[in-house]
Amino acid sequence: MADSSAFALHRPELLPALRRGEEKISRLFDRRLRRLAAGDTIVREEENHDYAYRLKRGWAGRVRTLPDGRSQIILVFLPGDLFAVKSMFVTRHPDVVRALSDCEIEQVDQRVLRDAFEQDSDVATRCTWQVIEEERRLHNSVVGLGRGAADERLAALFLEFRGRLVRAGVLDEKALSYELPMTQEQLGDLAGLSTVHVNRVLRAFRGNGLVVFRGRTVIINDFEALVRLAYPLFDTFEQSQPEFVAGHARVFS
Amino acid sequence: MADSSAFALHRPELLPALRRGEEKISRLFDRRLRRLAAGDTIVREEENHDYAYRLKRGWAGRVRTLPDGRSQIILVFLPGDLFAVKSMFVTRHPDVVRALSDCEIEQVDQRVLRDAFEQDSDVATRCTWQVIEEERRLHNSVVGLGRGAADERLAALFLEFRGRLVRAGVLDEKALSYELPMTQEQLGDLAGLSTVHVNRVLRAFRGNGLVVFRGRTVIINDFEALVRLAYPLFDTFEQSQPEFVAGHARVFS
DNA sequence: CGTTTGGTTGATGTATGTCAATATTAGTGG
DNA sequence: CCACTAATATTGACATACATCAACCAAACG
Repeated sequence: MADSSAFALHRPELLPALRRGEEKISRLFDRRLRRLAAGDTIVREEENHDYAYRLKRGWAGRVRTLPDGRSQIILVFLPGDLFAVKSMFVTRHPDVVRALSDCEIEQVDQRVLRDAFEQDSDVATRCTWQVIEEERRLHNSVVGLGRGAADERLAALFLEFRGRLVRAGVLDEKALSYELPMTQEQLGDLAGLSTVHVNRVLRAFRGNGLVVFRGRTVIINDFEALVRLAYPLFDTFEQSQPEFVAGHARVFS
Repeated sequence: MADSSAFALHRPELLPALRRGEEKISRLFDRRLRRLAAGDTIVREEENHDYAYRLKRGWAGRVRTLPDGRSQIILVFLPGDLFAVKSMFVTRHPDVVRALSDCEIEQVDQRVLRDAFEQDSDVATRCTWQVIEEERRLHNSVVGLGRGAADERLAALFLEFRGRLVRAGVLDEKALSYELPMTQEQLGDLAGLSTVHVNRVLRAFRGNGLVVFRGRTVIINDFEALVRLAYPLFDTFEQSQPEFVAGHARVFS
């Protein structure tokens, strides 16, 4: 997951620096792996943000809960992702990082990482790359949430996850099925939808033979059609397969 | 705009490095200011992303247009903001940066900035800070678009702009009125709403004596009530005034 | 095995979108 | 400075995607 494919689709001249940075950062992490159960909180709101993390195994997400109970998953982290790099710059956040599945993480003291960032431009490059990568995904989220329809957003999510898992080296290039350790409620919190509506869209997906999501497993039955549906929200960068077809097809009539 | 207040609310120990970084970056920019008229495109989709920019005067925004015409403003840039820092890492984007008002920008060749980033950790810090700052704002957008109601989103926007202008040194700390050089359509593209609905919410704001937005001028009549309305989407970091009241009040009944 | 958690479905409500017409303002060329 | 035009704002009538409420089911789980 530290190999080139993870850094794909960015300025190729950065590859060596990114690889060196990854390598160097690896040595900074605390020995011990922290093991977390699904639902555990990794970084709290109240506490000072003193560590950065790397996800070794499993899924995690940055979640904000509004005072009246509404909740939004802002970002999902997959294996290989560095997260809370921001702790080098900001002490407190209005949101929480939570384990979506059982997972393993390693952590670095923010000050240690910061020293390395200052003294070694490879480390700085690797860290900044991660933030920029997140930002790119956030751009896509904003567009999806702001202008996408429910089915488009969910279709785009299924494709995004697949693409990222492939690039993280967790999934085979050709795989059309993968584990997505989230409930429909969490999917709703990510896509800005109610649980009920997520359920209905998924039913439609099932009926149309697009995707089946059942028991945490995604099975993409009609890749092309899924891509066509997600098309407006489609970010080529996010995908591993550029075999991409034009034309439209909405799920609800 | 390069002073401490612009870098406020982050790790205070970074302040010296940030200031030095700002200073050093300033020397890298091309002599000539580019002057742009409202609506002009600063960075295209098709072209290679070879420069980073700093906004000296005016407003700009990152805009994505979907193949079927839907359009979303992803980020708004205000004076002092560095933008397209990503050009150091990514060559192409699916979106465009466009001048929202007449504005003046300076530019640096991406390679020049990148060399400085590698050789001087202050520059790296300043660049990464900017990206992280953007990311923080994107988190707020995602929450707002995913879970906020139309009136809450617009209220939060009016407050966000005010806070940022104050920190950018463009606006007085106490000011309750400012120029917002966007049409209602653009506000809709930013808040994920139709023009018509933006108009209706603004009418309600006017009726309730909350805010008046007319002829590109925002006049905040009832600051406290506006804050109360935006409360759920409220990011303390974004605000200059922490005199913040709890309790709710929706605009539509 | 009861209890919890997550999923499924129907009935109904509502926030917001779409369409269409008109008013207003700003911009432009003569 | 005026007349014309295009852009923006405003409003009403109507449509709809999605939320909410409520019930029930199925699987997981201690």
